[in-house]
Amino acid sequence: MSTIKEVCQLAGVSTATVSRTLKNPNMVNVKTRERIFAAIEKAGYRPNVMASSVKTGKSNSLVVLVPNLSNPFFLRIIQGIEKAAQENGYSVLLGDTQGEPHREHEYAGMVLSNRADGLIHLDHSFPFSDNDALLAEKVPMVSVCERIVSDKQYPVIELDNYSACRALAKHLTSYGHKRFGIIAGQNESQIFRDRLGGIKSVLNEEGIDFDDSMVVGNEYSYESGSAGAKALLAGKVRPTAIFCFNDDIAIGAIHEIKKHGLKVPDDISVVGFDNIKVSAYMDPPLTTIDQPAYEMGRKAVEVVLQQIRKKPLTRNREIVQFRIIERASSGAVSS
Amino acid sequence: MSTIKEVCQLAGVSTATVSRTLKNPNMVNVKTRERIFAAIEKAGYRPNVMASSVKTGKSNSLVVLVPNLSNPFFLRIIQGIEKAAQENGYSVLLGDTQGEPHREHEYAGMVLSNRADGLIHLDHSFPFSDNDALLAEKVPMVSVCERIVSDKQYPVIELDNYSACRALAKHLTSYGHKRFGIIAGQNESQIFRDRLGGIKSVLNEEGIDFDDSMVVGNEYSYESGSAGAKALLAGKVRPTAIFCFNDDIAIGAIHEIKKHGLKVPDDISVVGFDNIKVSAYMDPPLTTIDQPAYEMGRKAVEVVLQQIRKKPLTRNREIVQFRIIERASSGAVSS
DNA sequence: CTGTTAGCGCGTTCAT
DNA sequence: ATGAACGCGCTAACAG
Repeated sequence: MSTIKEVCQLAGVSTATVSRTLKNPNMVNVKTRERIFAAIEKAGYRPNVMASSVKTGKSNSLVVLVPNLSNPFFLRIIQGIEKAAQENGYSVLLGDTQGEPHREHEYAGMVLSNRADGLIHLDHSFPFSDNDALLAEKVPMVSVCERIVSDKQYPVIELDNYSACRALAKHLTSYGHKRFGIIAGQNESQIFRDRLGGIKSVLNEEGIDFDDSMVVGNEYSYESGSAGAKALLAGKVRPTAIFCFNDDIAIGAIHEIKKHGLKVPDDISVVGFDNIKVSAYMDPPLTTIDQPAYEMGRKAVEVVLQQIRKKPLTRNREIVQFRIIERASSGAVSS
Repeated sequence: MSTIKEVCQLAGVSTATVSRTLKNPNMVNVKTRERIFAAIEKAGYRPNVMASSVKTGKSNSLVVLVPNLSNPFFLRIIQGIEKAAQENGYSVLLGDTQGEPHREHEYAGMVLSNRADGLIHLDHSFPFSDNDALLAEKVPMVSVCERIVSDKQYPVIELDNYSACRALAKHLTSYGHKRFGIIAGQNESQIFRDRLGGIKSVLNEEGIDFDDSMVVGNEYSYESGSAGAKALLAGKVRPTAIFCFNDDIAIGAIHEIKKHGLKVPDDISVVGFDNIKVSAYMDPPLTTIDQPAYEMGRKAVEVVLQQIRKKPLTRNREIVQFRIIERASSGAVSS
């Protein structure tokens, strides 16, 4: 509430000196510096960041767009983002898009209106509108988890979903499974295509038939997992193993399978994806793919900041390492 | 990137008129208004919010301070906050304090430096430092879930934790339980005192002894739930029912209890708190207290905005309704 | 090392 | 109904 001028008065210096004291303390005489700090203290002065932003053109904040705040996996990413941002003097603006394009549009606009300097997308599931595509040309941004397929290549931090699903599929075929079901979260995204492709490639190698009617689900949620399992159990051929495209889905699926009086993994093996924390506490604990969510968040910040600072991007696509976590929700197929 | 001046040029008007067109469209002639909108479109003009903030002194954003982003309950609150904020033209700055006072301090400073207009605390667990107490005098703020006991009374949105725990305790005593354990999340907070008080009041009425050595745990986490259960099971008298002060703790506790070869609820009943979504999908599903997290978030925004807008607060303490959710993790004591 | 000056982009009186 | 002019609080030249 007190301004830089009051500090000037108290210290008997000009605004420039006060400003310098705050930004490059070593550019100013120790003696006066002390005096200024004292004055700042006394006045209870806090620089008005808005005012400085007008000058510098930097807001020192980043928007993060997330389609679904209830997903613990995204949250872990956000923790990484928040931490890295804070370490770099940036604050993070939360944009819960709920998957609605118009909310996404609004939040993206924050960068244009100077409220934020950059944009981090989590799992962007729909293509940009023409308007936004133009926007994306000049706005520092990065996408986490989902590469956006379009003319311009946005930088992206992601997993090798194809390989991860191959690992999962090999794990299951090695247990003797031959009849599979899949509960997906979206069926339009690149993630979906990569993962499905990975699974199919293994089944192909093993000479196992797979019918696309065994792919169900269109939302990353417990409910969708539950509904998906129900649908799969109602089919003519019951799968002995189900791929769930995230852990929430797997949790819902297992819940449903148990309701049908079946046992996991004895009757049906279930595998998830993401390795959210609770998956280790489920009964049975979930076999899943670990994604280094926290690190992905940190990397995302690194990449946007690089763009903001006009440093050349070393690479446009960063692949992070997955680990397959074998727990008790998957096992040998019962004979 | 284009400024208001370019719009002026294109439309052949002054900056004042453009500014007015954006804020009070009806103050300006329909004809010129159209021309200006066209110019805005053409120039791709977006007002610089920083610049306007300098003038108005309002940033149109709120900071939310959260001690632990991994807690789904907090997330649900944040969803409510985000939505309400957005509806009111505010954006939300995320402050993950990790329970560290200095990070809290930093984020609180955002209000002083005009980066935010108000502050929402989630489950503030430590008292303000003297510096911050002074701060709190003049900053619009509200606390959710935890009332801060200090000289000044901050507005707070909270549950009647005392009554909620009475309901839980009555539920369990009605099942015949007499030996209880408690796994708490903190033991210094007002929440802790309220909840413990509620439980004890019921036990007292029922003539049941309760030893404080049966209170364990100091963190709202799976691990702490697991460790707490372990400790309780190792005691001389094994409890037949355990109160967990949130659902994460309960999940950890049940996991541990099962590892010991015991059954929930046959051997031990477990109740949680918060009713996070996954609790319905656990095996067994959790008996718990539902807190209307989303609504709490919305109310919090209402309250801060009221302060920001200098409207008198109707009341300083808002109590929201809880519901006891009886599921399968609690049952009759085995004889 | 420090002060003077000139804006940053916008909102807001005053006039007209 | 519109324009000219000033200033919000601060930073960044440029002098000295």
